[in-house]
Amino acid sequence: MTDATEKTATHFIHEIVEEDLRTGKYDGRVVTRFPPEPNGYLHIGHAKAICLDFGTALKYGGTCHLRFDDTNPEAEEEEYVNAIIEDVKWLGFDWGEHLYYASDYFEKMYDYAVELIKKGKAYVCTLSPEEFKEYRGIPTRLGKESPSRNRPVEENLDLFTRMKSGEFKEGEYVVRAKIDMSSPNLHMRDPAIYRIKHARHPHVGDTWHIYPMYDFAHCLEDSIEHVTHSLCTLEFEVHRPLYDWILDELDIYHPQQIEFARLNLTYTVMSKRRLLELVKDGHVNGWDDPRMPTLCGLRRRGYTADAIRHFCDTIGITKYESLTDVALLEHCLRDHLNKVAMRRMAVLNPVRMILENIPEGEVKTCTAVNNPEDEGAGTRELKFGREIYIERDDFMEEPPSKFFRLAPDRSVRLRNAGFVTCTGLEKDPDTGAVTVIRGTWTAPEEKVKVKGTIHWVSSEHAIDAEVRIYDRLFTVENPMDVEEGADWKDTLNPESLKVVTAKVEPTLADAAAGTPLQFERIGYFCADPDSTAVKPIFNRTVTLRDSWAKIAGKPGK
RNA sequence: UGCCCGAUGGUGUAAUGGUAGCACAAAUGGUUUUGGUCCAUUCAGUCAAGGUUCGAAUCCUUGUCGGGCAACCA
Repeated sequence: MTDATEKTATHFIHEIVEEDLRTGKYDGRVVTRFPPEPNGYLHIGHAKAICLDFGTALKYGGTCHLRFDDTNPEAEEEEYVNAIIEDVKWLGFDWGEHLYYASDYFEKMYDYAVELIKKGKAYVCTLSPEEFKEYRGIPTRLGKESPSRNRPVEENLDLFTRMKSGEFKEGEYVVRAKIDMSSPNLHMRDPAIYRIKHARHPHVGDTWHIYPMYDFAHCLEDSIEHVTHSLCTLEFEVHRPLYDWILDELDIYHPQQIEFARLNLTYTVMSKRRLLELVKDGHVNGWDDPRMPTLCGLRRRGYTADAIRHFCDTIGITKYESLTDVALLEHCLRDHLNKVAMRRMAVLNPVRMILENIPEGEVKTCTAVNNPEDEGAGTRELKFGREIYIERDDFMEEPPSKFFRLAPDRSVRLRNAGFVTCTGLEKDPDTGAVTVIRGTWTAPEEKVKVKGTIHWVSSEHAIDAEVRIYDRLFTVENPMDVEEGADWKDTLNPESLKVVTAKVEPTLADAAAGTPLQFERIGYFCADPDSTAVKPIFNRTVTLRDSWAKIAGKPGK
């Protein structure tokens, strides 16, 4: 554990934790929890919370619980539980024995509600949902008390018991905390704490006909687990008085809730509702579409857990609602990928090149370094012959001044394999497109003076691969910030996915899904889970930084 | 016309009454068998007005702007 007297905090939450450690507020314990509702997939915004929750426990020698906040059976599914477990593991965190379900506490919660009723601090209300809303008032107008508010305790108890046994229809009764209908905080105007739902619960089955509301359940979950610091996002700030009220009235163990700002990323939407809409409307191919900001989507795209954790460390924790540039995430990604990705050669937009001084049938070999950033990654042998493919963009018949690649009568280095000099070209007479580039090959020993290096694959040895070129999903920085009446989906990028058939070096035939690769001079890629040896499929994770694209004024992305 | 929270370069974030720093982005140059990486340099900031103080990003007041709160969702 970190020495409690040594200040190592980098943000206000850790300052609070360190202060609590100093004063012995929780006997030196640090217990946090990550409490997802299993009603959707985790996204990069959750990663920020996960890194904070688990990271805080790790830093201060405490524990972090993974707890499913499954208090609403209508929305929740087993499928999501499994996906969430997989994603948190993948991110690199370990909850040990501490996997919990809020639904396992339903009996205790019920007892606590009974206790509140007995204390005259809760009552069964007969108001319909519409009346409930009407009585609550609005921020600028006081609420008024429910006619049920002074129902005798015995009657409340009887009704609550019968609610539990399933005697009533949904919406017929609700249990409310008795607080203050004139509070300026709407959440304190006798909030509902239990409602009737005749729904089968994915974790506890048909045992219950009543389910606790978030505000009642969450503080109890934290209390039961002896959580010390209950970290959540800013929108729960106005709920904190209620969190405290319930624990105070029950006079039980009292964790402290601390709020921080959620993550917003440029060119991204983050809400579950909107992500669901993208999936349902077919704008993407499922929750794990590589364009999605979901953890499973990012994973399929080729993001590494390491990069995401580093990103979460870099953005910091504050109460200011910021919009983080997705370029920072991409920076963290490239930073990690550069260190670990195996270099390979792939030609995404091939054009044939004939090396006229290499006889037909002759096969040459060369040695290529797998990763210049990691000597341990070794080398590999590559074969080539008279005909190779090069990138169409690497040749220009009439090159501008700063173009360092191949052009008529010019020489360039062939990555790992000597040099070529362009001696001629053939064009399609109808379209004018270059069909064949002719040239001569020079061995690497010759040390030709050139300004550029291009990548290539051998026509005879290369294999075909499907390459999915992903780009950002939206065309504007903040898709949520649209004109009144406009649809945020109008800002979707119609070119967020382009599929091409590429020529790739044969070593790529058996690439394992997800393993980071760099297609040299192009970008980082990884094999898709759908990839097979017969039909390899690669996803573009992110481009390399491309200063030529800037010079040439191309979109580059 | 309610209550709560917030405001530091283009972006994100430090400085907790004592030299406004870091990262990303952008720009320039160097190295280079990836126009990648790496290295160097540059650009650029305390929302406003008062007050307290020898001294204010920091404390106080007022204002401005932004966000949140009116599910029997979480």
